[in-house]
Amino acid sequence: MDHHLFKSPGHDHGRCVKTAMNRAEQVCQRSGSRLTTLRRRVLELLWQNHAPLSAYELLELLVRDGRKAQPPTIYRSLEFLLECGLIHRVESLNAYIGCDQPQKEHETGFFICESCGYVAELSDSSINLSISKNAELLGFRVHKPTIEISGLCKFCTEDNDEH
Amino acid sequence: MDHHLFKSPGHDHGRCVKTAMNRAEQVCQRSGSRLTTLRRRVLELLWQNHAPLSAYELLELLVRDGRKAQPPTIYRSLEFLLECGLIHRVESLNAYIGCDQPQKEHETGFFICESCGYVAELSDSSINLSISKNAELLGFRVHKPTIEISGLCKFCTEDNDEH
DNA sequence: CAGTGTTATGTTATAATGTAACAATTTCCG
DNA sequence: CGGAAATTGTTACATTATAACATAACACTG
Ligand SMILES: [Zn+2]
Ligand SMILES: [Zn+2]
Ligand SMILES: [Zn+2]
Ligand SMILES: [Zn+2]
Repeated sequence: MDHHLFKSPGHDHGRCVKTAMNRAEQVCQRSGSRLTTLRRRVLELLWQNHAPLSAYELLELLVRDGRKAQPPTIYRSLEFLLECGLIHRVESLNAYIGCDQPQKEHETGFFICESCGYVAELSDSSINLSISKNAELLGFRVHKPTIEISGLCKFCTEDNDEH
Repeated sequence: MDHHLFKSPGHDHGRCVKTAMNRAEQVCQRSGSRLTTLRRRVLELLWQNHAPLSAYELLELLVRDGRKAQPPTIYRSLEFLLECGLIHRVESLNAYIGCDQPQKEHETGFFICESCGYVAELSDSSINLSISKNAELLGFRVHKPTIEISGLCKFCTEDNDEH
């Protein structure tokens, strides 16, 4: 169960992390928010993992860097990154993951593989349209939709079927 | 902000709780699972509230009953009720709520009012269809969809608009 | 460049949510 | 009744998150 898509031959992960960090710099520059060393590092750790990490896993990684970090340190960084739209929180995992497209406002959903941990972010899909329609029928004003579909990704499904 | 729908004139809440408990008895009888005094009480507390309650809020209510309850007590009851389909867990609130239609298997979604706490359960809607379609495109096998839309319910929206 | 207000981070303590492990009790069934 | 299985009690602990206050870094003015 170690075939994270981002480790697959088709995925240049070094480049993937770099472009994510570049995007982040741009996003912060435009909005005038400060991507400090700490915040940049937290985001980088998330992208290096390219899968959800919990606050305390991130904390552990910061400590390995040699930094004297306590829970508030990491939670504050995560709060900042969330506000900038650079990361998302995965409610059903109490974990955090880098966002694909922080440039544009978007409602997002996740397909989460229970076997390998891979997460596919899906935005502006027909799902959001369905939600809007259902909300309208109820007279409900949507603020933040949380859509997290857990199951098995393509590769893990194939593995299971073979055995 | 105290106009929970279940407190509104149109809603006979006493009856609502009773029918929910009756349904629960039936569901358990058919499946051969045991709705003990404790489990029945937990479910009843959830229905009396008719809105999400956290595990520790329920625990507090059990203690007020005079029961010597510790965390495992409540978590085990919740686990049982979840397995029976009598309640749902609301991931984005770390809370639990009684299920409308425990008779039939269903994938569910919630519209959660941030102002008054009311939760509308929505099942078998077009949302689930959209999810299936998107999943199919990804080759993803859905196990458990989590759909939790937070925002403002009809009544709270109207309140806001008036002021 | 010093002075000053603002923002960010460090530090300590504690709250809120959830489980593991084992003991005592109750229920079920022959 | 008597033993097996399920349920609940009890203690201890793990994980996730925040409050409150101290210090440090930064940004801007004059
Ligand atoms: Zn990558
Ligand atoms: Zn997978
Ligand atoms: Zn009711
Ligand atoms: Zn409302």
